[in-house]
Amino acid sequence: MNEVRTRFAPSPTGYLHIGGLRTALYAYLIAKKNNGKFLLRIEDTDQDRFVEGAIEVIYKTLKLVGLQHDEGPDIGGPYGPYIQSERKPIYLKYAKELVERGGAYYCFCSKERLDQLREEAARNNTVFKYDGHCRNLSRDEVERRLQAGEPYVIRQKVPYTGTTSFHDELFGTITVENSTLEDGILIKSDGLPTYNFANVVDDHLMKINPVVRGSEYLSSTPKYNLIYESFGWEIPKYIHLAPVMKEPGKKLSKREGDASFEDFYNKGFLKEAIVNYVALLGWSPGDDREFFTMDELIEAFDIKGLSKSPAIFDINKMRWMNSEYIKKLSLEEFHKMALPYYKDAGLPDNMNLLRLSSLIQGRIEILSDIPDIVAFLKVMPEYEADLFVHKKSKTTLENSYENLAKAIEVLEMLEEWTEERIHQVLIDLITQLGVKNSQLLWPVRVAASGKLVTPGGAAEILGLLGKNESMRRLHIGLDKLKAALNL
RNA sequence: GCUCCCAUGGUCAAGUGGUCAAGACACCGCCCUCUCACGGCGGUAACAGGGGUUCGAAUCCCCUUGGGAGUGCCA
Repeated sequence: MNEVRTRFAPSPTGYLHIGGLRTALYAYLIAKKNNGKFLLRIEDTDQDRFVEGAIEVIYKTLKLVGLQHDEGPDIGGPYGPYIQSERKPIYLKYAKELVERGGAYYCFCSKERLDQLREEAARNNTVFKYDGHCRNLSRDEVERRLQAGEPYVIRQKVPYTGTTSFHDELFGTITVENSTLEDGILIKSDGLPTYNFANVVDDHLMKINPVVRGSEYLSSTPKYNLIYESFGWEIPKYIHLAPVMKEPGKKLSKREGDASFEDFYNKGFLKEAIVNYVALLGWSPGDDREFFTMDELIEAFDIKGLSKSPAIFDINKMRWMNSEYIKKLSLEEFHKMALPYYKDAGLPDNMNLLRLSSLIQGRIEILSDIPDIVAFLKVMPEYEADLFVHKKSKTTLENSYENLAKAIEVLEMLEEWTEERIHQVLIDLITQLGVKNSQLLWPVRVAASGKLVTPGGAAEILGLLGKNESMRRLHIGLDKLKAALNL
């Protein structure tokens, strides 16, 4: 049995899309599940699409999420180079061999001629298909035009009749009529191969098996098999993956800046949560488990659990999963991650931020939720007096005014300004007054925060704010109530 | 248009001829509670439609419909 070797073969066109990450993950899992190798190959045969720095983003991302490759451009390996543009001579050599073997031919058709054909096709409401103009040029003519330095491409010679089949581990056997296939270009006029040729040559030379890739390659796979056959190469196993879709209603677009791993990561999604969520998008372990470490994924992964239909990316569920990961963090770990956000929010340094972290850890889904939820600690929001009125807590403007005034009295006298003492003093007051907890605590919390919803209750907020700021805010609240009551 | 693929709740999905058709997210209700969240409990919600095969179909076959992909000197 041969070694299992899978590859992730992105083109350096920018950020790593979430669908690409999933493809890489599955390829990695398949390799590791079988004690095989996972390699990285850069498919940059389209020089027009090259984006500066894109390869580095790929390295960085794969490393960050723990999909460490065993062979690749940055670490080398026995089958390099691993960047296609550096393999240029290899492809040409094999293309020429393919011509000799009758699986390909030189084509001298100009761009203009092709465009004209395309136009005609459009006018006739049909689809352009290369007409085979150069398919049967004589050897001499080809030689003569090559000598003359005419620009050329090399095209695949697909049989006009018959059928071609291939077997996919997931989709089963798929058969197509050769007449629906086209004589695609293998070597471009710039001498570089197209993907259609490079992937076959590289996968063979790099001993890739199985070939794991998106299902968009399903319909061109017969053409690849024809190439393998012409060379007499062993055909690899195929595992085609159903795509990840954007939710129709909501846009998950590049424009919105939230379709790539990096964007999610920067928004405060934990890398483990992203990987975990993405793993479950199109794959199921067959049982109810839904939280996995990378090692657990390797253990649990089986291509039998792969789905054949497209999966819609649900940011909502990923947020939920992220919140679960946040809750699992130790307070210290979470605090460390939250700190930069506190800084951005401009919270005072002397505030007990560790305590704040413990209050918000269970209340946020992603890290970037933090600024909004803590903003009131820096600047007291504007609010209306009717915020004090809450039916469930049985508070009115009147009793809020009375109770808040009493709370201010006892707090004013409190020297040791700790959360515990504040709480104690307020509870004692409640007992003494014989009111419901909420009737006192509600107005205090509202006055302290100016908000309907806060992380933590009255005592926690007062504790965070410190005595000076607390008393200032409570008095503002009292004044608001006074004004509202026309006192 | 042509070719290929796919089809269980709004979403992710289990299910492989006999189940009251799992579970999760979201949503709703109740409990907890000084608010919200967390947590606990409960609920609404699905086999796209039509034909077959079979004693019996979500599971097998065909058609329709819907969705996806390919049809580039992109990958």
